[in-house]
Amino acid sequence: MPAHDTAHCPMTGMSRVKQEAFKVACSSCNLRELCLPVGLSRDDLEKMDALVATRRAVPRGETLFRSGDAFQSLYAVRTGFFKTCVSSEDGRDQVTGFQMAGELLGLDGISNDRHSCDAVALEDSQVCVIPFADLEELAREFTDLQRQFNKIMSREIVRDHGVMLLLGSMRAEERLAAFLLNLTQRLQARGFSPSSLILRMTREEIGSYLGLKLETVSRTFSKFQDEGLLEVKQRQIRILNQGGLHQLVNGAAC
Amino acid sequence: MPAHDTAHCPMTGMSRVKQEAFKVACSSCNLRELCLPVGLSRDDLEKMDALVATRRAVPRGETLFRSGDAFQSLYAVRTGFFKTCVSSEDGRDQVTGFQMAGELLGLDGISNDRHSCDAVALEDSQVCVIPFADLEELAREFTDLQRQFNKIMSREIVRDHGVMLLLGSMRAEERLAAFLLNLTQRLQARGFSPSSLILRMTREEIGSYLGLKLETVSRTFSKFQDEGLLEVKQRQIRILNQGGLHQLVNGAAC
DNA sequence: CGCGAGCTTGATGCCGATCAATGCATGTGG
DNA sequence: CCACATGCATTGATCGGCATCAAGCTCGCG
Repeated sequence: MPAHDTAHCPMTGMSRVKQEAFKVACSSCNLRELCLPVGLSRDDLEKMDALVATRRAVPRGETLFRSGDAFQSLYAVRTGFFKTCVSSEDGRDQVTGFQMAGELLGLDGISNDRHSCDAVALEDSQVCVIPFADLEELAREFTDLQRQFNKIMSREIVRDHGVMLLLGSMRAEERLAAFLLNLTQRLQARGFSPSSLILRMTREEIGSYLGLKLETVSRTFSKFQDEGLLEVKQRQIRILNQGGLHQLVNGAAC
Repeated sequence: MPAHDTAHCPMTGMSRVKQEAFKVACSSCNLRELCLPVGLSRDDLEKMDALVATRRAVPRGETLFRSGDAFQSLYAVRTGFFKTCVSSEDGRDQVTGFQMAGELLGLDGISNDRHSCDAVALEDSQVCVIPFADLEELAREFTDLQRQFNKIMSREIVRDHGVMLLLGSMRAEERLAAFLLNLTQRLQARGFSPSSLILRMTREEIGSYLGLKLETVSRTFSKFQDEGLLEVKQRQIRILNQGGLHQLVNGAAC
C-alpha cells in the first residue's frame, strides 16, 4: 500500500522539491483578477497578502504533492503549468485536469486531510502557498473571501461534470475539439493568442485526460490538420478554423 | 435557449412541485450522522434547526431544480432517491450522480448563482431545504459547520475524479461492478443489506452514468448472472459474490 | 553522432454501439 | 377479466470506432 514512499532522488539526498520562501503580495500580483482574490476589496486584498506568505518553485517533472500526502495548503499557480492525476490501486491512472496561472490546486485534500491525487509540474513552475487553516479563518472574517472560495469549489464541481459529459458521451474528435477550445479559451483569458498555442503535455497525457490512447490523439490531430482545422507541428498548434471545431463539439448530432 | 420554460402541468395550473412547509429538526433527524451536520456539537445542531426550516416533497419523475434555475438553496435528501444530469446544447445528456438519503444536492449552483444540472426524483422523495445565504452566514459563526461544508464540497470533487477514472479507463464490466459496489456500500452505511438491493434507476440511466448504452448494461448484468456473481430479476439485484466484483474492479490488470 | 523520448502512421482485431425483434410487467379502458 | 398499450428489459446479429501491435520518424541532447 505505501505507493510513493521515497523521495525523488535518494541518491543525492536532496529534498523532494526545491523550496524557497519569497515574499509575494496578492495586492500587487498581476493574476489577482484570475485567482482566489477575484472581486475582493483593497482592504481584503491586503489581508490576503498576509495569508499567502510564501511561494514555492516546482521544477518541470517534479510533484507539488502526491496522493496520500498530508493536506495542509492549497496552491495557486503563479507561473507554469500542472497536471493532476488520480490512480487506482491496480495502477490505472487518469489525468483529471491541467492547471495554468491563477488556478487552484489541492482542493481534493480538504475532504479528509490527505491529498487524493498527484500534482505534477509540466514545466518549471511557481505556486503561491495558501495554508488552508489560515484561509478558513480569514474566510470567517471576510464574507467576500468566503463566498469567492465557495464559488471556486463549486466551479470545480461544474467543470468535472463537464468532463464526465465529455468522457461519457463524446467521440474522439469531439473530445479533442472540446479540449482545444477549452485550452485556448483559458489562454485567451490570460492574454495569449486564441489561435496559436504550445501544448505543455504529451499526447499520452492528453489521451489520459480525454479517455483515449495516445495513438488516437495523434491520429485525430492529423485528421484535423488534413481537414484544414489545425496546423500541427509536434506541440505547436495553430487553430485555422475555430468555427469548425465548435461545430464538431456542438453540432455533432447532425 | 429557454429550454425549460413552462411549468410541468399547464393544464391544471398546479404548481410545479408539491411544496409543503413542515417543521423539521436536524437535532432529531436520524440522518444527522450522514448529512451536513456530521460532527457538530449539540449547540450547533440546534442552530442548524433554524437554518433548515422547511422540507419539500418531490414526487417521482419531478425535478427538484433544473439547469438554468436561479440558485437559492441546497437540498439534503431526507427520503427517496435522485439523479442529477447535465446536458449539452446539442441534446446529449449525462447522468452525473445518484443521491440517496443524507446526501446533498445543488452544490453546482454556487458557482454562478444558477443551477447547471437537473435534479430529478427517481421515487417519491422529500428534501430538506437549506437556504444557502443562511448557511454561509451560519458557517461564519460556527467553525465546525464551515469545515464540514468545505469537506462535503471537496468530497464531491474527489468523487467526481473517481468517476473520471472510471469513464476514462475502465471497461464495461469493471464500470458496472464499481457502480454496484459503490451503491451497496452507501446503502450499507444507511443500514440496508449489503447484498440485496432494488435499483431505483433504469438501465438507460445507469448506462448514461457509466458511459454505456442500455443494451450493454443489460448484457453485462446477464453476464454477471451467468458467472454467478449476481442474481438479477429486473431491478432486483442480489449480490452472490462480492469478492468477485471487487476483483473485477481492481485486479483487472491481470 | 547516436541515443532515447515522444510522435506519426499502418494493419488488424475487439469491445461496445447500433439496429431489430421479443419478452415481461404494469396499467387502462372496454 | 381480458385486450391492448406502454415502458422497460433482454437477447441476437451486425457494424464501426478505437485499441492494440508494430514499424518508422523527428527532434533535442549528451
